Amino acid sequence: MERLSKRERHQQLTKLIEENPFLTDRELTRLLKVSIQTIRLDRLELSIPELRERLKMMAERSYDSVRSLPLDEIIGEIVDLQLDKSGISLFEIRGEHVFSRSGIARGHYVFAQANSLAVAVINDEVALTASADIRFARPVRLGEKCIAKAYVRSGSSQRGMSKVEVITYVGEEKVFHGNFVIYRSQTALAGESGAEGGDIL
Amino acid sequence: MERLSKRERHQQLTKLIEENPFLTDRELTRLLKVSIQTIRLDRLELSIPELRERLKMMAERSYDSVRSLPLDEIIGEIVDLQLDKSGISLFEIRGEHVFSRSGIARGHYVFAQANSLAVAVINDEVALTASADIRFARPVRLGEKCIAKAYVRSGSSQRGMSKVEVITYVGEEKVFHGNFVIYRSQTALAGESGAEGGDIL
DNA sequence: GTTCCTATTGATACCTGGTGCCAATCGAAA
DNA sequence: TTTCGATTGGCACCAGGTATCAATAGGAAC
Repeated sequence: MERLSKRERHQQLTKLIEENPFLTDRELTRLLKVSIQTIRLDRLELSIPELRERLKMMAERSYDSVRSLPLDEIIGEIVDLQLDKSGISLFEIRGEHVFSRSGIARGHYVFAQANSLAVAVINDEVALTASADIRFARPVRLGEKCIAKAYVRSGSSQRGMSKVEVITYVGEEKVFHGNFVIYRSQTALAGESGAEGGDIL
Repeated sequence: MERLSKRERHQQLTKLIEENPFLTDRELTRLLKVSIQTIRLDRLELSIPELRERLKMMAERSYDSVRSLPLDEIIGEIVDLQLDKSGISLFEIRGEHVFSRSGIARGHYVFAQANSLAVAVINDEVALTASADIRFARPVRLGEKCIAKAYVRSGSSQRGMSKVEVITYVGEEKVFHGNFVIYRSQTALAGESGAEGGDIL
């Protein structure tokens, strides 16, 4: 009932809209116990756009991000790829990848980078992970850049399966190690590089 | 200039709005060379909501998914959790989880569900995946619902490490099997799993 | 021909959630 | 008492619609 000061009301208003951008001025009237004109003057002062503008902005944001989602098929950015031989991918650990409590990356993101790379390096139309033996050498933290290196260890000729070793580093430090067995369809793609002994470095 | 048939126009309209949901009726009038009334009758017939409703729906979708992102820390919906004993999580394979080419789920999503569950089932403030030995029994396809069951196999008492076995099914069929070694901080939590009890309902 | 039917267009009233502007009121401080 | 900021009321107007009724054009059926 008691009126808040203008300053307090502005804070309240900002907070309310932040936590629920779908509120109309009329609903805010109810919540803040002031007239709708006051709400509108407040929004004006605080440069909070009207409901429809807010919704539009949200819709635009989500629309744009949906459009760029196909890139998300591969976790990490592949910077080097020699089919059936080796590959390198970069992946930076950001806020959405870590436990909020500890700032340590969830294991499956590190795995996802390695897995994506292991699959990408296989020169075949269809490549699926059959199994993997993995080890997290040390936790990876917010902001760290993971460099995953994949080496195809055995047989593009071998029927159906390839072994891929992936080691992920932060700087010089090894943070992840995985041995993947990748199932592949029989047909290799165009430039059928028969590199069966394909070991590198 | 030449008029399209109604059927053709309806197809056009659907397509236009699909690729740009921000179009007003007036703009559609320009694009389809019919009156605004016709556009509106068409939308009515095709049950395409008005611009504002479309924007609102998009905003809601994005808002909900943003709000549930912290929950997204866990891939899959945990439906049962007995700390240090067992847990069950559900995860439906959707468009964004599959290879667009084959409709088969990327391995790391299936892994992520299992990994999330393995970590969640540990009754400890900090729990991290140390290593894992996993096997993909068969590919999982678009639309399939993965039911992951986790069993803690050894020692909440044991210092530092717990073994968790996770088996994922689609229906009766086993699609994934993993043995996780989870690193845990010494201190078990009281009664509640404060960190990540957040399920989506 | 005429009738029937669909598709299209026009016109009007009304709705929500606002903006913009002007005037009135209230309360406290100078 | 005057003055001033804060608040409120009222009204015109706007976009982007819904809802409804009427008018018109063009074929196909009889």
